[in-house]
Amino acid sequence: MSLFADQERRVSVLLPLPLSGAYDYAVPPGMELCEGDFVTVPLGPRERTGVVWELEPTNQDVPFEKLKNVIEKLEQPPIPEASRKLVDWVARYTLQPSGSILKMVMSVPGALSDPAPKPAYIKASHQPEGLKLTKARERVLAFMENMPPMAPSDIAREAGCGTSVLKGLADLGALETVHMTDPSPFQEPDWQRDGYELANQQRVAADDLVEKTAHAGTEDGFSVTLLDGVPGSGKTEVYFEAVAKALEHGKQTLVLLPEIALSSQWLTRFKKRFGVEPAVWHSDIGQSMRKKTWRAIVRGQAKVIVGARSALFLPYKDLALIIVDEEHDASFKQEEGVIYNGRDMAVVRAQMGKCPVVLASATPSLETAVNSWEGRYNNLHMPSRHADVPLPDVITIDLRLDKPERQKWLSPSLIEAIKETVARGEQVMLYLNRRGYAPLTLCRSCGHRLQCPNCTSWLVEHRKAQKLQCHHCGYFTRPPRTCPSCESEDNFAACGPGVERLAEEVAETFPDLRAIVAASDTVTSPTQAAELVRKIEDQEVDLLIGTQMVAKGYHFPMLTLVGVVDADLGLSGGDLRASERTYQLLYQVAGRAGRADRPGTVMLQTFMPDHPVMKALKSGLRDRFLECEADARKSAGMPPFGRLAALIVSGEDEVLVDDTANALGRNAPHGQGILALGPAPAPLAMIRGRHRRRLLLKTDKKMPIQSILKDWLERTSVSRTVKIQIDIDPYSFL
DNA sequence: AGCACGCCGACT
DNA sequence: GTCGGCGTGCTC
Repeated sequence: MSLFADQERRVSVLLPLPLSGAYDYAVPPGMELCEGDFVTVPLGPRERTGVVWELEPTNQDVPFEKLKNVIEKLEQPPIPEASRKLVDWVARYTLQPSGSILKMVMSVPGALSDPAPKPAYIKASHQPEGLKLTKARERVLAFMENMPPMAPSDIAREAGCGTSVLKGLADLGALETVHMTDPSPFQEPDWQRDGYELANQQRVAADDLVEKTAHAGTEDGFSVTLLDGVPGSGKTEVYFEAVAKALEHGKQTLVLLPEIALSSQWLTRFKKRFGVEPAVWHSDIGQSMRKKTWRAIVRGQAKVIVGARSALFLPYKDLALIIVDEEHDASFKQEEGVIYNGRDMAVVRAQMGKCPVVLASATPSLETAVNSWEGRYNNLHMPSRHADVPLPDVITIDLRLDKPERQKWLSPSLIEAIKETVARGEQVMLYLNRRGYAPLTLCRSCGHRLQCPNCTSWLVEHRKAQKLQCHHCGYFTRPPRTCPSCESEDNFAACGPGVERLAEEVAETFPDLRAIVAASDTVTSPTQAAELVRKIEDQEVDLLIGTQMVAKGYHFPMLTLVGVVDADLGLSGGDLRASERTYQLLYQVAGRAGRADRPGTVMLQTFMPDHPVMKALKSGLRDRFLECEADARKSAGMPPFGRLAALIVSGEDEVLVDDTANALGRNAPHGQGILALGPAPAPLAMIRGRHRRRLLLKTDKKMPIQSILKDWLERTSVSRTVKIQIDIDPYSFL
C-alpha cells in the first residue's frame, strides 16, 4: 500500500435515519475501525451516531475531498455481522431504507453512551501525613478499614456522617476514588437444574432440537423446525431443553412470544426450569431497563431474551437458537412504520446467524404448514396431550334454531350447559372478541349511526366508563343526549353485544354466579393479569368473560366449559386469512377447556354451522382444513403460492391522496403473471384524520415483486405530504 | 429524521 | 416594510 492510499481511508457509515443508503466518511489518522463499530459523524450541521457499514465501500461515487472525518469511535462492542446482514436483507425485502431498519437495531436512545460510572471510595493504602482527624473522619476511616469499594451514600449512612466529609477525605487523599461499572442485571439461567420428566414423544422432539442447537454457528447450523403439538402436549418443555443446550454452550437464545406483557405464566415456567427470570423485551419496558437490556444483549451477558417481535432486531452477540412460540399468531405482523412479519424475519435472522429456529404452534399458519409439507422445514409432531387428557368436545349451536331471547346473546343450550358446569363446581369461560358494551349506537328516530370524526368506524359504547370510544384512534366522547342528525332526545339504541353487555346478561340470567370480565381495557398491566389468573386458579370466580386477551396461553384446570358467543365474528371482511385466523383463534379458545383430568366442552354459537371452519373444529380434522385452505389459495394464486404486496396511500388531503392513488393505478405494472388492483378505499378509509387508499399487486411466486414495486413507485411522482407504505405479504386484503 | 432555504399572508 | 407559516430538498 502506498502512503497516499494509506492517507485516504474511507468507510461507509449507516445512520439510523431514512436516508437512501450509507454515507462515506474519511477516517482520520490513528483511528482504527472495524465493520459494525459505532461512530459519531457530522451530518449537515449536527452530529449523529451511526455504524461502520463497509470498510472499503464498493460504491465510491462521492469524491474523497467531499468527505468529512469520522469524529470518534464509541467504546461499545460492534454490531455483530448477523445483525448487519439482517438489516440489509430486511431493507431490500421491505423496500425500506436500511437506516430505518438500523434504527430498530439501535432502538434505545442513550444506550450507546456509557452510563456515568458510579464513583465509590476505598481507604487509601497510604494515609496522607498531617491529616486533621475530626470525630466524623475517624468514624469513616475506622469503618473503611478492610472494606471493599463502597458507594458514598452507603458509607455516609454506616459511618453516620454526610457525604461532604467523604469528599473532604477524598480531596486530601485519605480515601481513593474508584469507579465501579454496573454488573449485568441479568443472572445466568441455570441449565443444570433438573428438567421435566419428558414423555416419549417429547423426548424425541427435544433430542432433535438439542442436536440442532449444538451445531449452531457451524456452516450448516441453520435449520427451521415446525414444532407442531396439540395444546397440552408440552411444547414449552421441549424447547426448554434446546434452550438449556444453548446455555451450556454459553450462547444466547431468543424467544419470541405474542403479547408478552400478559404472559406471566410463561415467565413463571421459565423460572421454575432455570431458576431465574430471563431478560424481557417489549414496548412497555421502561427506558432505563431497556438500556441495561440492550447493553447486556450486545455484550452477550443476557443469555435468554424473551420478547415481542421487535426483540428480533436487537444486536445479539452470539445467538444459538430462536424460538417463535405461537408462530401462527397475527401479532407477529408489524402493521405500522416498517411493515414486516416477525416470524418470517426470525427465519431470516436464524439464517444470517447460522442457527436453528423453532416455530411452535398447535395451529400452524398455512405458510408454515406448506413449508413443512414440501420439506423445506423439519417437522416435529406431538399428537397427544401430556397425561392423555382428551381434547375437548366441540359442539356447534345453530343460532337459527337455538335462538337467544330478544336483545340477549346466550342460547338456551349454552345457558343450560353453564348451569350444569357450575353445579359441578367447575368453571366457565365465555369468549367474545368485542370490548365495551355495544359496538354500534344508532338513533331510533332517524337511523343515524354514531361514528368517529377521525376514522371510518363506529363509536363503541363503554357504559361503565360512560364513554363512546373509537377503537382505532382513541377518540372518545360522552354519550350525547340528542341525535346529532335529527335532534331527537334520548332515543338511542345499543346494537349488538360487547363483553360489558354480556356481563349484564350473565348477571341477570345467573344472579348467584361470580363473574369477571377480562378485556384489554379492564386488565391493563401484567400485575392485574397475574391477579386475574390467581383469582381464577383459586376458584374465586365461576365464570370468566373474555376477549382475545384470554384466548392464549393460560391454563385453568377447573375450566371445563368454553362458550364462544359469536363464532362467526371475524369470518366476514376482506381478509385473505379470515378462515384460517378464525380457525386458529377458536381452536386456541377451545384449548382453554378441560385441562388436567377433566374433559372439556366447547360450544360454538354460529349462524353457519356448515362453514368449513366450524366443520373442521367439530371434527378435529385440522390438516384437512389446512389442505382445503391450501387448495383455495393455490387456485387463486394467493400466498404462499403467489406473491402479494399492498401499497397504502395516506394523507390528510383527501384530493391529493386520491390523485396519488389514481396516478399509481394508471401506472400500474402489467404483464404475464402480474396483476395490479385498485385503488380502493383501505379497510378503514380514514384513520386518525388521514385518508387511506390501497392498491394491491399480485405476482407469480417466482417473480421479483420488490423490483416490480420499485419500478412502479419510481414511475410515479408523489407529493411529500402523501405517504406511501409498502406492505409485502399483507394480511388484511381488499 | 432534522434542519435550512424559500416563497406567500397578517402584523409591529 | 418584516415575522412566520410549512412545502421542498439535502445531508457523505
